[in-house]
Amino acid sequence: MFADPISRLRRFNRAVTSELGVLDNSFLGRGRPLGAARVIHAIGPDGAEVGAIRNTLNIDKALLSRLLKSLITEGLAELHEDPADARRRIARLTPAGRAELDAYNALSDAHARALLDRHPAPGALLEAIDLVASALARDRIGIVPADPRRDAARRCLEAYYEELAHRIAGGFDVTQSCDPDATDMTPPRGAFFLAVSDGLAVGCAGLKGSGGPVAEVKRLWVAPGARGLGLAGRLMRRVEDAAHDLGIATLRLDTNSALPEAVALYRNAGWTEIDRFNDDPYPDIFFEKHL
Amino acid sequence: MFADPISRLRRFNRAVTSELGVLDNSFLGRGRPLGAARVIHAIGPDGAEVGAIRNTLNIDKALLSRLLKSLITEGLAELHEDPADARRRIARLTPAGRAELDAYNALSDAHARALLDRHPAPGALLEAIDLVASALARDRIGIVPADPRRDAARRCLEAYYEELAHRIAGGFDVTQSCDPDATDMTPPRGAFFLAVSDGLAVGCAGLKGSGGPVAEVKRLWVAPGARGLGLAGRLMRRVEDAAHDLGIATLRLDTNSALPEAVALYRNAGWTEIDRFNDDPYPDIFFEKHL
DNA sequence: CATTTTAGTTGACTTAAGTCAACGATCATG
DNA sequence: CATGATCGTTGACTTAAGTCAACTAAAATG
Repeated sequence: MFADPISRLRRFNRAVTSELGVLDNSFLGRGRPLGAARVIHAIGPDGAEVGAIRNTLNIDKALLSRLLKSLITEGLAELHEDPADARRRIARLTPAGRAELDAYNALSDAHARALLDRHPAPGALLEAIDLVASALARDRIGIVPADPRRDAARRCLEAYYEELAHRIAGGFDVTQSCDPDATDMTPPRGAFFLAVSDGLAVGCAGLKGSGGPVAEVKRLWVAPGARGLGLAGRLMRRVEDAAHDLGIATLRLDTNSALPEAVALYRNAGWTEIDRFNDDPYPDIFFEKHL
Repeated sequence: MFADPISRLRRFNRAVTSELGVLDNSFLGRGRPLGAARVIHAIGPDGAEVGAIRNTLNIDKALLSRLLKSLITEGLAELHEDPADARRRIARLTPAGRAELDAYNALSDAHARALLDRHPAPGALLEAIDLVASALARDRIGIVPADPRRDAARRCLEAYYEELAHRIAGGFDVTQSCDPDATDMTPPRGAFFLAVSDGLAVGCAGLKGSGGPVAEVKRLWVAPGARGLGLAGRLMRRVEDAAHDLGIATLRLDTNSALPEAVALYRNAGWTEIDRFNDDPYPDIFFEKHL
C-alpha cells in the first residue's frame, strides 16, 4: 500500500478527533462544565445508581458527590434512597434535567447530521464506519438476551430477510417461510440473542423451542461490517448453551447453500447434515446437533 | 439498513474515542501535564515560531509563555530570537526534548501497532480507515507542490504503477513506459503535486515540461479510499494552473480506456481526444487541451 | 521622529478537576 | 449484638488550565 499502517492509523486518529470532537463538545455553549454534563449523561433518562455512575465515569466518589450536589441545587437531578440498601442512592433527572439531556443529544445529533449531509457518498461512508467501529470495539461486543419483537431485534431480522432476498436465487419472502412465532423464541420455550456493540445491535440468533426435547436454531445473522470477528460462532455457542439450560437434547436448523459461510460454520461447530425435516421452500441443507 | 445513520455515527464515535484514546494518552506515564506535552509536540523536531505554536494549539499567549518556561527549566526546550524580527521567538527542542518527543511517538506507535495486530483482518480495516479518514477530513485535504523523488511522492507513484498493473490488460511495467525524468516534473521545467490529508499523501499529479510551449500531464492518481471527493479534479486544475504560470500553451496526456473514470474526467474538464502522439505501449487514448 | 501596533513576559486571579482523610449511617457476618 | 466493611458526605488541599491587565522591547506607520 501507499503508506505504512501506523501512519495510516495515526492520520485516521487526527481526522477523527478533529471532526468528531464536535459531537462530544455538545456540552459547550450550555454553560456547564464537562464533568456535570457527563454526569447528566450517565444518569440517563431512567436514572442510575450512584455507584454505577461512578463506575462508568471512572470518577472519585468525593468528586461525584459534589457534582451531583451541584446538579441538585440547579434543579436538574434528585437523589433517592435505594429501597434495597439505605446506604445506596439512586440519581434521577428531574423534568428540567431530562430537558437538558435532550438538548445535549439534539446538539450532538445536529452535528452528526451535518457531518453526514455534507458527504457525497454517505452510504459508503457509513459502511466503512460500521466496519471500523466493529473492528475497534471488538472486545466489547457482548451477546445479550433480547425480545425478538422489540426494535433492535426487529431491525436485525429485517436486515436478515433483506439479505436473504438478495442472496438466495429466486428471492425470499418471509410470509412464505415458516416464520417462528415470537413466543417460541422467548423464555420459557426458547430464546433470542443480540450481539451488541456500543449500544448498536450488529447480529442476532434465535432458539425456537416447542416445549419438547427438540428445538431449532433460527435467524442467525451478523451485520456485514461486523463479519470476520467470530460473532456468528459466539452467537451459536450462546444459543446452544441456552438450549442446554432449557433441557433440550437435539437442535436442528435449516439453511441454504447460497450462504456458504453459514454452512461452513455449522460443519466446523460439530453439526451433521441430515435429511430435510420441513417443507419450507427456501432451505436446501439441514443440520442437526445433539447436546 | 439495520439502524439509522445518526446512531451508527454515534456508535462509531464511542468506539473510536474509547479505543483510539490511548494513542493520544501517550503523554500519560511520562509525568508531564497534557499542556506541556502538546507544546513539545507542537514545537516538533525542527522547531517552530512561538506564534505558530499558539496558533496550532489555540492557546492563550500568557499560558503558552508559562508552558514554554516550564519546558525550558526542565531542559527540554530553548528560545531563540527570530533573526528577522527581534520581537518574535523561535522555540527549539534540546536533545533531551527531542528524546522526549521520540518517547511520546514511540508509545503512541506501540499502541497503534497493538491495535492493528490484534485484528483478524488488518487489511480490510485499514482500507475502511482510509476511507473514513478521507471522508471526514475532506475539507482539509490540500494540494501542495512536492518533489517527485521524495518519499511520499514515490509511494504514490508506486501505488499508481501497481494499480495500472492490475487494471490494464496485459499488465504494466514502468521500465517499458516512457517514465518522465524527475527534472522534467520539477520547476522550472514542470511541476508535481500531492493531495495531502492530515499529513498523508492520498493522490498525485505531474506536469512534465520540455522547456517549450507543449507539456504533458502525467501520473494522475488518487488513493482508493479518497475517491469520490473530487480530488482528481482539484489536482488537474492545479496542474493546469501551474502550466499556465509556466507559459505553456498546450497540454497533452495519454491514458488507457481501462480507466474509464479518468477518461470521463478529462472529457468533462474540457479536454479533446486527439491522435496518438507517442509510441508508449500502454496508453490507447490521447487528449489535448489549449490553455 | 513620534505614535501606534505587535510579540512575548509577568503578576494576580478564577475555575475545573481531582485527591486524601475523617466521618456518620447502614449493612453483612460471625 | 459487636465488629468490620461499604456507601455516600464533607472539609481541606493540590494541580492543571486558563483569563485579564499591566508592562517591556521591538517593529511598523504616518
